[in-house]
Amino acid sequence: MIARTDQKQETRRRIVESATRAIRERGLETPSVGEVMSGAGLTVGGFYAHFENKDALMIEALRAMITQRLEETRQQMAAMPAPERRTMSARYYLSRKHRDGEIVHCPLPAVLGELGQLDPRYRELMAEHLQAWAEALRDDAEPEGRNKALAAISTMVGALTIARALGNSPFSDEVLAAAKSAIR
Amino acid sequence: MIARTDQKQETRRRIVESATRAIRERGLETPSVGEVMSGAGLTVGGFYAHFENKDALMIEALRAMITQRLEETRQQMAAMPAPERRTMSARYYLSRKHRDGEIVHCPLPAVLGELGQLDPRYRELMAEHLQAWAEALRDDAEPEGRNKALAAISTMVGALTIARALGNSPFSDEVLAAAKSAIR
DNA sequence: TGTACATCAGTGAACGCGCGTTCACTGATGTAC
DNA sequence: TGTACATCAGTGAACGCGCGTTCACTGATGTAC
Repeated sequence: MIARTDQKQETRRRIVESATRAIRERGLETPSVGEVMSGAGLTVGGFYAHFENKDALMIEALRAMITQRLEETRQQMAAMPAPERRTMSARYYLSRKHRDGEIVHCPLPAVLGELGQLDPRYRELMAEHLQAWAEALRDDAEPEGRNKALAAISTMVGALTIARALGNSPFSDEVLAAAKSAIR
Repeated sequence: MIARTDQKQETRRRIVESATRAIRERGLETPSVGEVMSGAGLTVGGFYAHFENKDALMIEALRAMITQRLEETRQQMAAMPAPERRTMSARYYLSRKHRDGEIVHCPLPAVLGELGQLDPRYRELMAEHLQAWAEALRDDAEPEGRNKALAAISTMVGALTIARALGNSPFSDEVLAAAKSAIR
């Protein structure tokens, strides 16, 4: 009798996972409920047995991505000397693989531009995430450590957003490289 | 007999202007044709006497914004010592007024995230624009001048995108200030 | 153990709505004589 | 100069379509006796 509930939760998990994939590539608004359900191997009608509405799914999926990403970042940061945090993060974040989605990539470039017009809950979630990210990146021993972390995040997000918009091209590579060398 | 043509061109100009306002706030996809026409004081039906379709308007409007912005930037850059170009640009670009749209603001934060899924012409236009912007910002005398210009653009665009997503708040102000102090 | 019934995750058709686009029409302006 | 006609910028209703959401139904699984 637990089996049926387990099955349902596993299905729900697959829907969220499908949503995260869609969000990374196409943002929060563009992916349709039907598209996300297809991506989980289901039909659209069953969606409302799992979520109240589209926003509820998208917020949960965005939160899940952000939480996981932060967890990974924290582990990486803990395993490295504080002064190297920003440069090592940039090497990963501004790689061509990250731009091209060959490794699981950050949803911020696809999502940030839409946030102004959406439910305020997205905005609050994003504020929390950015605060936590800055704290993870920060070198406590360094004066201006927090400001340098926030600036590095701005540069990384800006360069990746531009590079993804330009697609895989020499100029796009150049932007990534220029931003990488500016983060110290 | 020129009068009628003049009138029509003036109307067309108003449609493009309405589109630029919509694009800055809401990107390329979200604003509807009807919304843009309303913004120009017209009804939706007349649209297709001026443009082949929505994409044609949006590309023209984006190109117009970009061209004008570049013209202004070039004039400002010409009137200032080359080594100060990046810092002076950042002071303007990362101001709270620019974030809040109290002065005509850059469309890139609203637009970049969508570009990957749209007509390749948008992408080409954006590549041209970023190249030209980098050249305008560049200090030719400085080694790595182009790389520094591209990095400054990445930081400015990233910080403004984040700050606009966060809305008018202390944390948003902090991101702008941190990015500003990182551009040298 | 076997059978009749209850549950419920997921299906698929339908809904109302807003979109981009089309088109027959209007009415103000310009032209011909 | 005045009148009849032509032009054409803009209107508003209609279209087909995809969207988010609803809901009656199905059929596999679990329970009762």
